[in-house]
Amino acid sequence: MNRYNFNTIEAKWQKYWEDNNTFKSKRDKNKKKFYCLEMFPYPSGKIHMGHVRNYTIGDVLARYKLLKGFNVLHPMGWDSFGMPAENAARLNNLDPKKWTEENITVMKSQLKKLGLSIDWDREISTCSPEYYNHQQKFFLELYDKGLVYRKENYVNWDPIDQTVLANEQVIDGKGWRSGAIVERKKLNQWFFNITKFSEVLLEGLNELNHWPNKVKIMQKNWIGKSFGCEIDFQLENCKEFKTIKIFTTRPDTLFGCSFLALSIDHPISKIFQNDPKFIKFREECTKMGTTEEALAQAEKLGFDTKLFAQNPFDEKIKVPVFFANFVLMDYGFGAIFGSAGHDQRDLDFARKYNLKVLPVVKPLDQKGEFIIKDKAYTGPGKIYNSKFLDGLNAPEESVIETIKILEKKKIGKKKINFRLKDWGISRQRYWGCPIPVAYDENNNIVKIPENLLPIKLPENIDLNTKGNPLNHQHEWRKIKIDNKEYKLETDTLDTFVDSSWYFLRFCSPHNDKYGFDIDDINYWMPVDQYVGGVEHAILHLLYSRFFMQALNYQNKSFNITEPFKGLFTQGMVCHVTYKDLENNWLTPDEVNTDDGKNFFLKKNKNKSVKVGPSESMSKSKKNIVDPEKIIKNFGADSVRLFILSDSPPEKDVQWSDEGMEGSYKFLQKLWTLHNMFMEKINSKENYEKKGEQISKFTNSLISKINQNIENFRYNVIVANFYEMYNFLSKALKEPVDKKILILNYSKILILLSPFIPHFAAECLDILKKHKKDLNYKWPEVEKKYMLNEKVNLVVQINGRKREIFELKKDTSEEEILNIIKNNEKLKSYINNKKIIKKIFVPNKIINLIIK
RNA sequence: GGGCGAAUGGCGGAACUGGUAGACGCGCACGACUCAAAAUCGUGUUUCGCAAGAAGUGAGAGUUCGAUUCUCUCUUCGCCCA
Repeated sequence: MNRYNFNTIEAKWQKYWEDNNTFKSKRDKNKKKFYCLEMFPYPSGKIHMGHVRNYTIGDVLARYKLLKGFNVLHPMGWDSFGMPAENAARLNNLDPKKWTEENITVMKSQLKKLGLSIDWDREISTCSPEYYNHQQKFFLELYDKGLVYRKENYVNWDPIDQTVLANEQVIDGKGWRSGAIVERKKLNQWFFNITKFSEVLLEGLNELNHWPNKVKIMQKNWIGKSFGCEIDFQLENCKEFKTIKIFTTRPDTLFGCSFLALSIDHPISKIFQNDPKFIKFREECTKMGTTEEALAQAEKLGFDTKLFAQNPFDEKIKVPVFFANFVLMDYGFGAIFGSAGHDQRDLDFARKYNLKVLPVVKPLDQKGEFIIKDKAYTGPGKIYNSKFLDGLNAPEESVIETIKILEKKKIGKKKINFRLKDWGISRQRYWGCPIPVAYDENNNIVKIPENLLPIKLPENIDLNTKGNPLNHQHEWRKIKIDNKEYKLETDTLDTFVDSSWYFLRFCSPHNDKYGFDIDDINYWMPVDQYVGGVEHAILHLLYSRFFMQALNYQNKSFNITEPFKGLFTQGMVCHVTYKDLENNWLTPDEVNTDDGKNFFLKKNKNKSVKVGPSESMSKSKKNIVDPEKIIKNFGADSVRLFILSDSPPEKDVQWSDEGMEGSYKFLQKLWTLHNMFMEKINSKENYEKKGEQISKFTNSLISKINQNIENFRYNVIVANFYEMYNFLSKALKEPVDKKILILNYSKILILLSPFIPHFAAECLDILKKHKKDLNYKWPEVEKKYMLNEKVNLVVQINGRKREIFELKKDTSEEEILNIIKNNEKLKSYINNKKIIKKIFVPNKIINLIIK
């Protein structure tokens, strides 16, 4: 028996698909579209198993939709700006552009070997001027709409990389790449006004019915809408400032106010700018970074201003005013009041500085005196110790009532606050999209006129300079606008900007006038199914949603606001980790075992190896398996099958060599099965009308796969395929009608083709010789084969399964009771006992309760 | 600390709206083929028990004729936020 030669067959079909433009997509108003998109890769060098999983999941869906008759858009591109290129180039004295382009070439050929149904004519790369040209235009468009601005702002500064870090790039107060302790620095930065859309972005989540709930909750928390109010506190002993405006979500605890806490950047800090103690305090705060996490973990520190403020509800009550390290200038007004009894952080602070703690919310079940020790009470209760607020139900009623009173007394106002901050898009880096503005000698901003766009990055420059290499490109920075000389901006755009609209570009990748064509967008958008890692749950997905809002803003021809209708977040690919006795990480290739229990070095059997837990594949832990090698050894179809088979796609999957080999063997078995089919089909004998059970099986298989494929239950579908093999390898030993055989086999091959496309294409091609009118559409379930005339009926006695009968469908209760009465085994259970209750579910179960 | 989610054999995992728990795969065991091994094929594989049978889906309770599925409490783990 010949073996399945994946090498020649996979190459053959990949060439066929390419030569025939099989996956080229064209706008066609008469066809229903399906836009299937996977998160595009960063061209870091080679593809990894995570890519294989991501793109296989998407490809199954894209191929399935194609077979269902949809006009499928399934593009691929490169998120090709970013730090790694700059770092690699700096290290090896290369040009980032060249490094990136070489990686793209390698990775593209690797992706092609996976047999993905991608329309490569739509390939884009964000680092090409053809792409970022339009991004610069968008930037200016948003600038004109007032959605871009420049301001001085505190940033997370990485002193080693000499760059600004986003909050999520700061891990434990250190730069995610350099590991340097992050500093707080004031810099002029460009911002997108994402907060203008806080409410819209929050509301929009409600429409996203095909997004994982988890992701929606994450975005909701990130936007962080809080309902509260602003309150003015009168200052007592201060000449320069009369009042302090604070934001609070718990105005109802105002009588329990222990102190006011201000951000070190609060305007009042000017009074203390020459106070050495304050300067020292500010330095300490500056060191700890600006992340919320850093703030929460740091010890609560305060600086006593010796100023006092009056409680707005009772001016006789005076509270001290502190600067505190846990208050941020960009939250509310950079000032809060400390409600020590009912907020843990405030309580900790009050205890530390010996401030008065007055509880004002009493738990409902509390009898007698309520004492706060070292735990703040944040639960519901009744307001007390609060004069005219006493008796209100906290927090719902009391918050609303208090705001009403504050508004009436004109000392406060209802206010909604968002946690979301404007998106800082400036990066002090070379390898990014240049920001298309320039400055005159007085630092006034001018936009670059359209005829001078794109502002291209200079090439072949020295990257081994401190800070942003573009700062040293004096010639490049000179630009003449209307015969006047200006200096170009040297900040480049955050790479998240690149990925915030690439899904639009895929719709019109060759439009050189604008980033997209409106008719293309109206046809293809939104993305019907987006597939990617959950690590982009917040930023990339939120920024993309913002970008749609921003482009839509003041625009009447463009009505799609949510870019991704469906979202699927796949799990990671994991592998156990290995270490030698000196704690050096080892790659799986370096390790061997005889019994699966004891591991040792391949090179030296006497050196044993420690096996660690299974973790997400990463270069640093060396627990990686190279897809290229695996494809070479087992073929693309086998890898695709394995990566889908072992776990539900949304969960992490454990890489296992045995599993991989299992999938490879299964493909060989399917080939054997194929040969069995062909032998039968080619044989001279025929058995008219025999083999109806095959039709029944095929139809139930179609039905099962239909139920599973739209919910990404691909691992179950692979199991269904194994069942199919087990069934058919037996069924084919019986006499069958060739017509039935050919028809069913062709359907089965179509079912297989989204998963193992090369194999299925080859087999279909062979089968086609016997059936000229072979239907290449996804098969329909034929109801007549789904009508089961027999069912398994479970007999329970006192709720325990005792017997299963195979019965005609719709057998009546009486008939079944008769059968039970005559069944020896069941009789012995019922003997001498009374049936006090019967539960009968037709075609499923009968349960007899006896006593 | 808050939010979300998960827990099923030796392992990965199935089980539609509450109705046969453990599909399917891996691993393992035994057998066939072979001088032998690999490959392949066959049989078995939740636990206890020779068997009949009993127990059994992280722990404990509840609802129900019946709970992996619904409710409550707890434990452990994961992710996100703090």
